[in-house]
Amino acid sequence: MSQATVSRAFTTPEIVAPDKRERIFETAAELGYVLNAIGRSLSSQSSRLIAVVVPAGSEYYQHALGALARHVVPSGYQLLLFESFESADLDVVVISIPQYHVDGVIVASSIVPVTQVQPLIGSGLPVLMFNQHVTSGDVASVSIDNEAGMRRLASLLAENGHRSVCFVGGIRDATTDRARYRGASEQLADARIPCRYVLAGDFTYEAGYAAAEEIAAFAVRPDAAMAASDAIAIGLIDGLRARGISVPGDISVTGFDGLPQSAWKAYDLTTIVQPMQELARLAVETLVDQIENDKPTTPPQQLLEGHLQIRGTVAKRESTE
Amino acid sequence: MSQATVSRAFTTPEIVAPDKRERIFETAAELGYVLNAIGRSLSSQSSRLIAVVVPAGSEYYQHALGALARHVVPSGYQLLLFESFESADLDVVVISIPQYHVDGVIVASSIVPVTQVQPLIGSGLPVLMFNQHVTSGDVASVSIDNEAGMRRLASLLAENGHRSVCFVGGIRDATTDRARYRGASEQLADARIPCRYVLAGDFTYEAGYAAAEEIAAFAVRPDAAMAASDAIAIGLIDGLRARGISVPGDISVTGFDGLPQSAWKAYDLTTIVQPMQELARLAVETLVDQIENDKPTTPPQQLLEGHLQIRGTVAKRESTE
DNA sequence: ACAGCGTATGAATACGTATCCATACTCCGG
DNA sequence: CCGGAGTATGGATACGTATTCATACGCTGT
Repeated sequence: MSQATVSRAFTTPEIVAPDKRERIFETAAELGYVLNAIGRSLSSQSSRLIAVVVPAGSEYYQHALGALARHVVPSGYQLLLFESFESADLDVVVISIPQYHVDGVIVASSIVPVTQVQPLIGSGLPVLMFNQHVTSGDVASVSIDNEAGMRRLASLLAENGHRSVCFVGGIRDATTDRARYRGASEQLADARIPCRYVLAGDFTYEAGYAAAEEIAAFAVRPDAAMAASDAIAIGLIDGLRARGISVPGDISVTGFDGLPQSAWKAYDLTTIVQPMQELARLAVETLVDQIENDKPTTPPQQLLEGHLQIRGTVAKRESTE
Repeated sequence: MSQATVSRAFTTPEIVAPDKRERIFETAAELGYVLNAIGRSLSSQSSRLIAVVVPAGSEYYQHALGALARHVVPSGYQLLLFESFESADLDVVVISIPQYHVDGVIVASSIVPVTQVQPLIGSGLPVLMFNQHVTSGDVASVSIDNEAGMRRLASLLAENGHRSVCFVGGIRDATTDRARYRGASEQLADARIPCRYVLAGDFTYEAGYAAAEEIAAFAVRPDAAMAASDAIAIGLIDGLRARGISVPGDISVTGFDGLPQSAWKAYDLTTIVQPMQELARLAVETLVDQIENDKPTTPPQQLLEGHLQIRGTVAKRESTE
């Protein structure tokens, strides 16, 4: 029984004689033999590994990671995890990825500029940006339609008689922040509602909580705040309430992302829910297509619609005219 | 310049002549050459990969994963991610791990019985259970001292004049559930306070929310509820409040884990905070010791103390005697 | 019965690195 | 000036699998 036959028995069982195949499987079971993925990788020049880069400590990206892990396995891949805490160690990650000869990379972040992962793309490695829509040709991306989602939330506010809105951004340079602000401000402008930008400083509860102070101090208090993310929105709600400002009584609040926490009764946040399973499925499908096919058929850059989840943080304002 | 010298230049630079070493690095930089981890693994019989198995969708374990990722890198390892959604695919995971020839495995779960990962342990692979204390000799474990933590919470309730407590468990068979209930019930028994076990059915917000209904229906309402986890506690609080029961006015609530959400102002949960960074550091240290040393010096099974975080969900009850 | 074809199998090689072993070289003391 | 000790380097091999190439075998049709 040659090594070649054993290899064939495991990878392409149909081309080896049934009786021999059976014997191989039996013997393997007895000896506890399994194909060595490292040997396979070296020989086949393909590791069937996908590197996934996620920022540490973010609620949203942890969920995304879970969804990606779920969808990557049926395609026969495994995730090699790289967490980046700040921009500096993202550089380290970018340097260390090539040595693993992964088949593809998923960068989950809206803060990382594409230029920072350019070394990977330049080396011909398939790279997919998750939650960041890119328009340049050589990198794939899967993201929710931030602008459209925000327009729907803005419309909802307009329909409910709001007259003055502020947008609470996370990080000015983040592509999601830009797109969401654009959606909000443009839609509100159409309805002749002013929209002031307030910077929280991060996409976190704490940042949102702190931003409440700034808003509370406004000379003219807005009657709605559109947060750039659910985490900010939740912090904002707590911060406003801590200052005796009622949500949604005094100020309506909207979020974005559809975190599980947005459904918690204490907040009951009106938001846009990202179809996470769909996004992950699409991301994996797109990347795998790029990996396995010379002429990929999946459109490399995709935008999915979110779901407007109306809950209890948007009040109906009486027209005061 | 031989391949052997290049190999040495990267792995043990000190044994190659400085001038030659420089030339190698320069040339490598020009060509974009990096050591191939797959070739290294095959040759050295060590992949410098650690498999980490985490249940999908759990807040707590996502945090643990982040902390583990952070601590594994300085030791020169990388995480290969395996998410398990239910018990069945944990079996699949256990089967697929050996083929990657990882150097060690971290199983993060309090539900997975050690017997289910026995095949891995039996093959001589170092395995560490995270968040599950085991006492049998051949498996390492790092966990918080659930029993001690729960005793401190129970003492706090006793000191504040509570007379009747119920414990809201997640999953009966989970080792954390058992240990936490044991700590609570024993400490309360010492203070002659009855403690009734209520099963939520899972360590989730939804399960906690549902459990509130059961508690609300009690003939004699307890004046405190000790949840088996923060997620349950938060759901419980929302569930109780939704039924017009004040927390902590009518019922005090305690949690366990110290999730970021426990600090959110809407809940302000009194809980035991797990020292996650410490736990992760210790877990990695212990496992790496097992991997690299024939006679490991790190005690294989370790228990860390949690931090009692007193916040606003435990009221002071007047003595009604 | 034999040419010809298709199929199952084995031998050999390549993948990229670590490491053993042998060798050439340097430097020191006598 | 030479022997010996120590060091830097190169050659060769092993790790485990995929795959190419060659071969042997069985079968069909004439």
